[in-house]
Amino acid sequence: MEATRTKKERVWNAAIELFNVYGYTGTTVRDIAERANTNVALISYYFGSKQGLLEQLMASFFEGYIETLESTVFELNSEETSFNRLLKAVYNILDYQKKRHNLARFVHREITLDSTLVRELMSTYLMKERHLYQMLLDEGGESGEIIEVGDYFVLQLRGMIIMPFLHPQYIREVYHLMPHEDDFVDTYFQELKKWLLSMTKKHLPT
Amino acid sequence: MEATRTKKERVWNAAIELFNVYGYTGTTVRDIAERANTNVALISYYFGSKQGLLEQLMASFFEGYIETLESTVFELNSEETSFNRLLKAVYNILDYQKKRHNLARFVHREITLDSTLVRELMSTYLMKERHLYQMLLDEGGESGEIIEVGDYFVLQLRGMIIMPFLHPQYIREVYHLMPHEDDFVDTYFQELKKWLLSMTKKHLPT
Amino acid sequence: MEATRTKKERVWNAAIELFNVYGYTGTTVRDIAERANTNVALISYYFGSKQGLLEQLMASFFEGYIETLESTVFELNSEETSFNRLLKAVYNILDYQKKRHNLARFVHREITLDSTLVRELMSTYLMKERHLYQMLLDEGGESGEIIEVGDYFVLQLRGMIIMPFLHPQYIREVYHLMPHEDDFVDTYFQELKKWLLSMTKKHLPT
Amino acid sequence: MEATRTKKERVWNAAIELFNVYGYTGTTVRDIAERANTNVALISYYFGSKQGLLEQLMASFFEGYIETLESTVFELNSEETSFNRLLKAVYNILDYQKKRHNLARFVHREITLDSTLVRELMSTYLMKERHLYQMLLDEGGESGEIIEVGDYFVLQLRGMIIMPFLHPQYIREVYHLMPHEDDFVDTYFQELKKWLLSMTKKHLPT
DNA sequence: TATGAATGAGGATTCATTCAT
DNA sequence: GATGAATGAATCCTCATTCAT
Repeated sequence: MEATRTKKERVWNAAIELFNVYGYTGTTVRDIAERANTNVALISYYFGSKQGLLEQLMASFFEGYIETLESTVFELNSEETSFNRLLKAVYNILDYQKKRHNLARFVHREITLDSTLVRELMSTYLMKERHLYQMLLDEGGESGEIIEVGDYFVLQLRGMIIMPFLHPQYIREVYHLMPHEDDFVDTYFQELKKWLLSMTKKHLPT
Repeated sequence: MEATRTKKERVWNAAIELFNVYGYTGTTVRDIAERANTNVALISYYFGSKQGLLEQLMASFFEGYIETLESTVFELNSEETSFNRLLKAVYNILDYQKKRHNLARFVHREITLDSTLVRELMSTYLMKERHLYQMLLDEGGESGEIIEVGDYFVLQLRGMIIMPFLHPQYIREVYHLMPHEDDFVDTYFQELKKWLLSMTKKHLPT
Repeated sequence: MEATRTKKERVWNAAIELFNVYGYTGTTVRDIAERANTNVALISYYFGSKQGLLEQLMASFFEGYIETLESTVFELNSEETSFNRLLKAVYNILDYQKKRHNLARFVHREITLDSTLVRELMSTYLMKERHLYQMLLDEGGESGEIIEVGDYFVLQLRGMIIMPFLHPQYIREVYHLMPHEDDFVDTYFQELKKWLLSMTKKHLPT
Repeated sequence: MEATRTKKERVWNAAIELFNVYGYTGTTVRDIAERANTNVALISYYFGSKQGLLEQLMASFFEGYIETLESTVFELNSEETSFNRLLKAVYNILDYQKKRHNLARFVHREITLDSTLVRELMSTYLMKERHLYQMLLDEGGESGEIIEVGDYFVLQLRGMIIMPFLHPQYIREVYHLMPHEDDFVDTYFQELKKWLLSMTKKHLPT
C-alpha cells in the first residue's frame, strides 16, 4: 500500500487510468476500488457517486485547461504580439495535456457523447476556449499582424491540439512514440507553428 | 411496423443511433430493441451478441472507408496528378462520412479505447489508410509536384478529416451548422484545400 | 443427411444421446435439433414439446422394460422353476438395458428427481416391476425352492441390475470396460447369479 | 429472518434442498435465493457463481465421505479384523449419508452426468473410495479371513450403499419408510451384513 | 413436412449503492 | 474514515415455443 497518498487520491488516479482505457461506462466502481486498493464504498463516500467522480474529474481537467489558456493570453498581454501569444498558448496547452495525458484522452473522448453533463461543460469551458482564441485572432487582425483566417480556423486549431492525445495508440503504432513524450510534443509543436505561420501570415507562391 | 425495412436493418440503424449518442457500453440491448421496435433476442439472433453487433458495425464502416479511399487513389491513377488525387480522396472521405455521420462519430470515438477489437481494426484499416495517403505524398514528391511535408502530416490530415464528425455538437454550438450538412462540408473542404496547398506547394512570404 | 432414417427418428436418437450426457434440463432443444440436423420447430411438431419428448422417451423405455420382464415371468411359466425364471428375468433386463444403454442411464437418473411425471411412472411401472419380482419369490417360497429373503431384497436386486448402467464412467474408469459390452454383462450376470444363489438357497457355513 | 444462521448457510441449505428435488440445471438461482430468503446476488457473492456453489457442495460431500471412510479404515487398524472394519465402514457411510440425505441424493445423481467437474471428482474421490475398500479386502484375503470375491464386488458394494439414498421415493412408495430414518438404516445394514457375510466367508450348502 | 424468423419469459450475473459496524 | 455484507435493479443472453410460409 502506498503510504504517500491518501485513499481519495488513489481512487482519483485509479479512475483516470481505467476511464482512459475502458471509458466511463466500461469501468466499474469495483475495478476502480481494486486498482486503488480500497473499498468500493469509498467512492460513494468521497465523490457521492460514480457520476460525481466523473464530473469532478472533468471539471478538474477543464478548470486547469482554461486557466492555462487564460493566464497565457492575459498575463503576457502587453509584452508580446498576438501571434506569439497564440503560439505560447498552443504550447502551454500541449504541455498541460502532456502532464495529464490519461485524463486528457478520457475527457476528450467523453465529451463526444451527448449528455447533460457534456452540454454543461461545452457551454462553459469550450465556449470560453473558443472566445480566447478568437480574441487573439481579432487582436492580431486589427493590428495587421495576422491575416484573416477561415471560418473554421479555431475548429481546426482545437482539433490539431487535441487529436494526438485522443489517439495515442495511433501515434504509437505509426511513429513508435507516445504523444506525451517530450520528443513528440516538441516536434509536433514545431509543425503546428509552421502551420500557424502559413495560415496567419501572408505568403506568395513561388 | 415499418414494412420497408427488415428487422435486422432496424436493429442495425437503432444501434448506430444509440451508440452514437450514449456510446457502446452506455447503450443497452433493450434500448436498441425498443428503438428498433423488435425483440431483444433478435440482436443475439442476428449478430450473435451485442459485441458482435459492434464488430460488424465497425467493420462495415471501415470497409467502406478504405474502399472509398482505394478507389479514389487507384482508379484515377493515370489521369490525375498526385495532388489532385489527394484532394479528391479528402473530398470523398468527407462525403463518405457525411452520408453516415452517426456511424462515423461512434466509430471514431470507440476507436480511442484500448481493446482487442480496436487493436485489430487499427492494425488493418488504419495502417492501410496511412499507407494510401503516404503513397500519394511520395508519388507527388518524386515528380516534384509536392514538397516534402512534416513527419506528422498524415496524422494532422487524418485529424482534420475526422474531427468535425467526432465533435458535431461543437460545430452546432459554435457555427449553428451540422457537420453533415452540405453547407458545412463544402466550406470545410475549401479550407482543407487551402491548407493542403500551403503545406504541399512551395510558397514565398510576401 | 442420413437418408435411411426419418427426421423424427433422428430427433429421438439425438435426444437420447444428449439427455444421457447432459441431463434433460441440461440439454436444449436447439442442441437436439442441431445434432439431429433438423429444425428446432420439428421437436414441438413431432412431440408437442420438449417435455412431451421426455415423456415419450421414458414411457418407451419402461414399456419395453416391463414387457421384457412380463414375458419372461409368464411365458416360461410352466416349464421352468421360479428361481430359473428369476435368473432369466435378470439376464433379460440386463440385456434389454445393454441394447439401449444411453436411454437407460438417462431414465434411471431422471427418475431420481421429484416431479409429477416421475411419480406417475413410479406408480405404474416400478410398482409393476416390484410385483413381478415378488411374485417369483413368493412362488419359489411356496414350493420350498427359495428361502425367505430379507425385506429389502427386491430393492437390492433392482439396485444391482440398474447400477452399472447408471454409472458407466465408474466402470470405465475402474474396469476399463463399458457396461454395455458383452464382456461386462456376461461376467456381471455370473456374479449376480452367485449372489442370488447365496441369498435364496440354503447354505451351511464351513 | 432466522437469526441463528448466516445468510451463506441459508443459501447453502436452500441449494441442497432444491438441487435434491429438481436437479442442478432444474433449479434457478432465483429459486434458491427465495427459499433462503436472501438476495440473488449473494449467490455470486459467496460462491462466485451457481457452478461454484455446485462444486463446493459436491466437494464438501465427498470430503466428508472419504474422511469417514479413511478414519474407519485406519483408526481401527490394529484392533479389529479386516471384515469388522469393512462392516464398520459400511455402517459409517450409511450413517454419514443418513445425516445429509438431501445432499447425498443430489450428489449421487449429479455424478451420473458427463462433465469436467464429474470427471475430476471421479478421479479423486471415487478412486480413493475404491482403493480403501480394496485394501480391506486384500488384507482380509492375505490373513485368510475373507475369501476371494468377484471382480465387481466393490462396484456392487458401492451400489448397495448408495442406492437407497438415490431412490428415496422408491423406498417410500414400497416400504412406507424414508432411507434416512433409523428404522430403515438399521434394518438395511443388517441385510448388507448378511450379504457381506455370504460373499466373503466360506459356506457350505445344506 | 419442414423451415427460418420472431417472441416473451426467464436464465445467471453484475451493477452502483447503502448500511451496520 | 473505512469496511464487508447485503441489496434491488438492471445487465446480456438463452430458453422453449410459435408463426407464416
